Amino acid sequence: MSNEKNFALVDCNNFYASCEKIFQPNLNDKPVVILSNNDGCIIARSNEAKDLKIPMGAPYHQYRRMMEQNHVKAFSSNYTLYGDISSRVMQSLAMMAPNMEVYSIDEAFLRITEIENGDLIKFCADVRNNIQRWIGIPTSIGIAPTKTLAKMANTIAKKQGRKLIKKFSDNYNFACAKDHVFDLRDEQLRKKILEEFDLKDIWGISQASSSKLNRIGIYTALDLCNSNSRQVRSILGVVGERIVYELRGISCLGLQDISPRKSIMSSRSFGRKVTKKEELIEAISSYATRAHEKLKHQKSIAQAIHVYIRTNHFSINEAQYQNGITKSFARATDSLSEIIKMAREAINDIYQPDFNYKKAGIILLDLVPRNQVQENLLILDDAKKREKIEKLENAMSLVNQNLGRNTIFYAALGTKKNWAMQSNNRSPSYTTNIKEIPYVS
DNA sequence: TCTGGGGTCCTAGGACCC
DNA sequence: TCTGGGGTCCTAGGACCC
Repeated sequence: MSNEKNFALVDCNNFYASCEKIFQPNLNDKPVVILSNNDGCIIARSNEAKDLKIPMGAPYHQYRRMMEQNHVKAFSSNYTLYGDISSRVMQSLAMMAPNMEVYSIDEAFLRITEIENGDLIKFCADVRNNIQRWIGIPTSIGIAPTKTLAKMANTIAKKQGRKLIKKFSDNYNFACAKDHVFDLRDEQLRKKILEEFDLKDIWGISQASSSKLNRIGIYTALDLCNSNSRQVRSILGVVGERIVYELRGISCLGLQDISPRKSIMSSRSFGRKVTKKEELIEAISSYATRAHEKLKHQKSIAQAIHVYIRTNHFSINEAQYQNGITKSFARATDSLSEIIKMAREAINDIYQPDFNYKKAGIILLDLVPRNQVQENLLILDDAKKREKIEKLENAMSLVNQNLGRNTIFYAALGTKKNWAMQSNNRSPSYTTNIKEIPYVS
């Protein structure tokens, strides 16, 4: 057995669709899609929906009729549900492989050795079975010596890669594959896989970068692996150079510590066009409240905000305008009233009348842990006033935690919310008791 | 009628300093 | 007529990801 460290990438299959199916088992073999906010785009598809050739990211309205004819069930996105299922999956993974990194809502890298975990393919098959049995979410797992190769192994482990698995595992005397688990540790096998693997399907290589590489005669993952890394660096920068090494099996990307976010964003498209400044201020105050919630949750304070507004760039016949502004706080803050006040000023700065606005957003920037900030930054001239506000806002979040989001809120948010987005097909929050408000997620 | 939202990292270039 | 050069820090924007 080898003591060599390897990566396993665990990826939940069709995650959002799989979450909805847990609670509606009658949909198990049925096509299901999940829609973006405003029920605008298709952002997740079950295998059956993929078989119907419904593309990722497609506008819902273009496929609506086709989907009705094929009895495709469409859900509005329900991030409260997906977030909760995700944390259950991650906690279960952490029990089985403590050395892990949560990479996204539906993916995690595990660091594993044969010494600790025995036969790695069997270990991963067990992980997969457990997640399926405990939570009801199907996963695929790729094993390799680097993150980039583990991503690749994972791509193959998914259903779409079945052809590749068959092709190589059939006439290759190597036990590299079990159901939805694929092992890319063997170098000989790797060469064959890399030869077949498209550049743009490599983690970190977009279509644009892929085209640039084509121009210097690099077409497959194997070409890139064998290329001159300095030359790749001159085209794609250090990021590209790292990928070359990772493809060769030399690990450049380690597990990332779980660190608090460095920025927090909240933005939405409006359910209808918005022209009045007051409505924009209402909307941005509401988004600020949401962003602030996340800020408090990770116990950080923000040093600056960025606020932007824009018209609908798909409406080619309408006058277009977009603008954004970054504003710094005199001192870092986690006070909602200060954030809302600054956001309101930002809208005042960039608002232009006579445009139909479609979207607005706020980003809290340069976040630092609250406890790392020196006392004198928090307690200054108006310490009393700040303390009062803090008490008030702590009371507000307590009320909202217990009685549901937005039970109590600053008047700046408004109560009419004409701008609120549409969300007509949302499933209930089966696993959490947060009162659902359609425009926040 | 209807086209998502939330992140990270890297780089180039400007400002400033000695 | 000559008009440095190197270093650091910061920021906006690009690229990429899920």
